[in-house]
Amino acid sequence: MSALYLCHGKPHGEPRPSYGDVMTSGAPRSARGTERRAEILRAALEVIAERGYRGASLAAVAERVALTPQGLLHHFPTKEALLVAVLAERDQWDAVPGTGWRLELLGQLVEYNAMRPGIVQTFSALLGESVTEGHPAREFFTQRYEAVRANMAQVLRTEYGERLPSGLTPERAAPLLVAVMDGLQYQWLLAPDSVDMPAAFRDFLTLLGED
Amino acid sequence: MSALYLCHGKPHGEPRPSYGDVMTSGAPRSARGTERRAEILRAALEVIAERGYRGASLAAVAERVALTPQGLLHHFPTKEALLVAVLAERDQWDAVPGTGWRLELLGQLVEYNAMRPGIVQTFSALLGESVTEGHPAREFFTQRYEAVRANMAQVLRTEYGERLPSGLTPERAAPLLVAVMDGLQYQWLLAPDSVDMPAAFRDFLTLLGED
DNA sequence: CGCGTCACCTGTTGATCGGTAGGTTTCGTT
DNA sequence: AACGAAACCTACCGATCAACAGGTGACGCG
Repeated sequence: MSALYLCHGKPHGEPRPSYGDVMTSGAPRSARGTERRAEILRAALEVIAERGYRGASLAAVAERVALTPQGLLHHFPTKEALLVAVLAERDQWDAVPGTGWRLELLGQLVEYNAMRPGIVQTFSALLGESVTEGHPAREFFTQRYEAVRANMAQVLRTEYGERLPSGLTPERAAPLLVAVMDGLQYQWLLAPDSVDMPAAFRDFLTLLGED
Repeated sequence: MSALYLCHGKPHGEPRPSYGDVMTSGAPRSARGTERRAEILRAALEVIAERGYRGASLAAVAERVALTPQGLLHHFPTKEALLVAVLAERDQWDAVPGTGWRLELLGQLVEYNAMRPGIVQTFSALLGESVTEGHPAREFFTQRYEAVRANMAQVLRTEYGERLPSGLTPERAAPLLVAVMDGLQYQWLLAPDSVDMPAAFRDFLTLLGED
């Protein structure tokens, strides 16, 4: 999924079988190593936002943490492993809005995202790339969207019950909800001054709220 | 804009000041040359769909039309010129649904797109890339979205008049309409069997039609 | 028939890519 | 103090990248 579903570092309920289970390296890390790893991941997030995954070179990421590309490869054996680690980290942070979520929180989430263009840009760029052949993030996004749609349907159900405007079921409205969040991001990233992303999203929510 | 707004070769009303005005080359083309150019553009479209713009090498495009990379550069002086030409070609085809459009046509357009995953994938991949720094397609998409939002607002106005559900104005609903089209494309590309793009889009239209 | 232009080639260049091999330094532990 | 592992380096590799230079053959047009 895109940055939208990334939450404010909110703890997630239960341990999930996640993309992060693919360990990046057998190398045990210690003390400062773990710290360095985190720095690298943050740098990678930035570079991917600026150039995409394919356009992000190991050298560019390494430079940002004052390392040689080879020093970087000590922490992450391959470029793909680095991407996987970036995705896995977010996998822990976010919550793929769980069963307990309410729509109001989604609105706040969009507002939060509007203050963090970097993260939004990273995941929007990755989402776009992921539809190409053999992209390492494709499986990640596919699985994630499946989960997000299901959870969104659940959120809609607990919020509005079984019946929505136009006789829509929560399951049929969920893809629309997700699509609006993602689509608005692209418009907002391209023209932040022309598109009020949070306001537009709330417009959509009220549209769903009518009965 | 994304593939959604590409129409069935429908002629557009008036000549527009378009992205295509950036001529790709001063080289005059003749007879077979023009034909070859078209083949190259088609091949480029395919390769971009598969690998994105950054991932698409001149060699890959050239190979698909039985050419050397240098032979390709004879027709398009740089890689960026090739991309511009691809975008410009679509700029002619599509219609950025003009004032005369009706919502019903939009539904058919989505159905049409659902039968052409290649084109949808090309423009979805490009849209994703375009949010990164210095991407050659960024200006194209920015301008296009501005125009599409304006036209969509007009379409909504002629269809539903001034007042939509929840007191939305056409101008406020337009970004949502565009967002739904784009967002649904990504979900559909990632999981064609799980997401019925045309049906979902029609769901959204009926949502707007309620009063 | 001849000449010019277009189409396309070979050859090459310099940059950059991700990644390997193997060494050296730093540091925590005992 | 000694040892081992982790952190990080230099050196290097083959592949691939977009693009330049310069040449050749074919074809259209006068």
